Amino acid sequence: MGTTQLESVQEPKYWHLKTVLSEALDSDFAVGEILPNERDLAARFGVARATLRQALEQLELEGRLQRRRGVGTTVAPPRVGVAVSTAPHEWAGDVGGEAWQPVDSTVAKAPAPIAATLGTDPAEPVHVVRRIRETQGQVVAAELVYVPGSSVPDLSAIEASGPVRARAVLRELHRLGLQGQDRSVELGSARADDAKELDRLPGAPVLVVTTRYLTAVGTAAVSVATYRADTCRLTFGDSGALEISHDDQPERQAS
Amino acid sequence: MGTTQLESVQEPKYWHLKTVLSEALDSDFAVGEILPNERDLAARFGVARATLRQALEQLELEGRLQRRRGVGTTVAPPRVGVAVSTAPHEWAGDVGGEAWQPVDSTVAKAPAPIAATLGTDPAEPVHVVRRIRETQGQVVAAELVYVPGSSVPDLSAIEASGPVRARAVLRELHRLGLQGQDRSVELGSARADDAKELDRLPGAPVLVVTTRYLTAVGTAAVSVATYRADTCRLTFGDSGALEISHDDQPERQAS
DNA sequence: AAGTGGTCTAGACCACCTC
DNA sequence: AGGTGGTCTAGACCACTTA
Repeated sequence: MGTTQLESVQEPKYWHLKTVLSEALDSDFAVGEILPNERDLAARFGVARATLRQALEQLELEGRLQRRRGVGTTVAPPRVGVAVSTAPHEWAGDVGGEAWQPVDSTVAKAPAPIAATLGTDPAEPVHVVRRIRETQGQVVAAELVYVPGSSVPDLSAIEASGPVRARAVLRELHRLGLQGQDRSVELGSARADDAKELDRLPGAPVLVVTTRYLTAVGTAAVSVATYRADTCRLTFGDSGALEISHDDQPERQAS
Repeated sequence: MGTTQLESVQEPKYWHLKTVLSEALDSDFAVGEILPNERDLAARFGVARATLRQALEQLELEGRLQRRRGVGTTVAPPRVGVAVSTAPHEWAGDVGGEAWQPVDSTVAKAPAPIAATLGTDPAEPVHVVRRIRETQGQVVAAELVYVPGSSVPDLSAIEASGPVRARAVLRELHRLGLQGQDRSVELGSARADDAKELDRLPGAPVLVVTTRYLTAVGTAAVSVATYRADTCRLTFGDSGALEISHDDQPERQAS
């Protein structure tokens, strides 16, 4: 009974560190400012570098910090809201600076689960269009669009390659008259190719947006877009973007 | 020169490990099966435990594994698709097993960014309803709904507490006749209270869904829902859920 | 009590960037 | 060349679960 809980349950060091750093970021640092290096910071807080790094990783995951090898750790700007349109996609790209830029197009076998969604034979090649999305000069997403040949029959004649071919595929797809979309969002880690495009290391956390494009007949195409989870906030819905910044909501207060 | 690139650019050990483990999971393990413990696995692959853990963390992040302290590491089932309705919310909860369950309701000051979105004075208390969402017997999300007193004026008389009070607040809100919603999705880490509700450790990766509920007049309420990122795939859109499983799409093939 | 994953340490070396 | 973050090691101890 007389037992006095000094610190209820002691939280892990890295967790406490994260909190301290987070508050320091709010009060003592400006966006873009560089932090002391990891060895100095660890020494200053009296912890091993690995522990300090655990705290930094969390903060980076939450979009508060940006770390670049060989350069340093800087305070990240608030996440950019990226609209994931509910309305039919802008296939042509380039609308108000929120552009999708076709990179190239190949013909290859779709991964099994995607072939299943398309309803095509997994062994049958489909068009694979690669494009990237830029917002405010930053690449925020890389996407692969899988289009079965049956959706774009008029494409056999086309001999172009690269962005030109990519545009052609998307244009044909657009002409089908898409009727709706199914979409899902989940957490993933960047594959090597996407990571390169996004200027991140492989395995970096990404938001994977899978979209199914529907016509009256069925699924016309499937796209898999990977957004940088550290810098992006995906926005949906009727009107403009939300303006709520990162996790500065406090712990819930007791009643 | 005679220099032969043995392995082009050597990928990190943990990355390679992850790939190997991932393939082993596909071929040699069934969902729910328990893996050897970390010390054994590390020894088997000839790496330090920390390195092995780095690979396991990635796989857990991708929803392939589930780890529980004191218990072990098991093969996770495919992520469950959780519908994030585009249609007006089911405030009453309990619809086809996809229920939101009110937990309790308090009156407290909203965090600054939320007060800003609500357009209320940050110093003025608002109703805070806490509820959780279950899917297939699993808690998949914890949510706080912030409702300004001005949105639910008839609530002053209510004396109830706990779930009863929570239900009352939501019922009043529902009666307003909501006109639409703005929604955003971003990556976050679970606060201590949410982590407890979600049966995860603090800091676990979560998908934060922020919703703004609109009436003709303006913003009637704001909710912040945190979904388990390891087990959930958020689905949006016109019809049913997508059926694409986790990251088994291979590296992009060269043209 | 035994076994599991979670935290932490104090080093070492590497890959990358900038000067 | 020197500084940064990224990877890796070989330990130790702790918190939690189960039997």
